[in-house]
Amino acid sequence: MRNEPEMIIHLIGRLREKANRFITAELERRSMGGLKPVHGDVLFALFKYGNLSMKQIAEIVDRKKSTVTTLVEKIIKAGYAEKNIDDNDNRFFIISLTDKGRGLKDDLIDISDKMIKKVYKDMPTEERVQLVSSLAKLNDNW
Amino acid sequence: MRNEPEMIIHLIGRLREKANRFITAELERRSMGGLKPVHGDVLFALFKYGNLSMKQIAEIVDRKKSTVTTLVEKIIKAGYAEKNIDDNDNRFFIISLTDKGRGLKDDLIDISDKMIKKVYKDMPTEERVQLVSSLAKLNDNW
DNA sequence: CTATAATAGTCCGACATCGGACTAAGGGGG
DNA sequence: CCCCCTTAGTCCGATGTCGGACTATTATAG
Repeated sequence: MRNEPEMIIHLIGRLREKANRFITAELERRSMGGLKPVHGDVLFALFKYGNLSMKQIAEIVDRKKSTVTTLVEKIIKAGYAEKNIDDNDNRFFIISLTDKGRGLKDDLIDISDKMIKKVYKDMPTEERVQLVSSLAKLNDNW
Repeated sequence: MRNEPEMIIHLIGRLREKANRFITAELERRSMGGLKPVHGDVLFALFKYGNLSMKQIAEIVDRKKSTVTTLVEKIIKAGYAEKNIDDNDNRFFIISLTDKGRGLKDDLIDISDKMIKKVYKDMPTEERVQLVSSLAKLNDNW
């Protein structure tokens, strides 16, 4: 019963939940309390791509525009980012990291590394690769 | 980049999101609007195990007690279940399906089947089994 | 048997999330 | 150059979710 293919949605839900709780706890531990995994995703996106518009952030973290409004508001209030109007096109906002925001990078990378260790534990590399490859296929097929 | 083991959390998050949207849409289509996947989980649990206490439901669907209070309230308001005090131990409530609730069973099974077809598409059976087995392992290791 | 601990559940405040309505700005055709 | 469509973003109400405080009931220890 446990390993039947029908269980996949259930398993994915549980894993995602555990990952979420783990990351939330780590953020708490590093006095970034108040921030949730999704805020980490936004910061990660800013590390990776530099300045971004609200819409771009929404696409990258896969949330609705209205959600991103709240999210970015919180990140700004915490002093990790700032928001400026694009001079060329006044419909856009440009979100960018502050120095304080850039200072989080090492912590976030560390959390991510710990997370990976935690989730895979002693699973051999080939199995990891196979697993991710299968998951990627499911995502593409949709 | 896409298939590196580090992507697993990201992939799982996306899959879960897509599954959620699919199920929500199916519930809507069958005029069970207002109900969300998690309500389906509760109903499934009741089909499978019969009567359950609030706490048992919380464990099965992996939500906090306070969340289950709201969830069950909604299901009862929709007429799918009812709530009675356990005569032996007055701390417990016994949640049970109504006739209307039992009538949902075929629909929910149908949605589940469709979901499985949708998520796996043409993935060969061996790969499905391997995938689920690996996911189950990750869940256990946690 | 009474005081304390454990257990089931609710209530409350906070917040992430969504959909949809709305505003503001830009682009294109006549 | 003006009207209309598109696009970026916000606002609002609803709701799922959580943690923690609280109540009520039952179990247990002395």
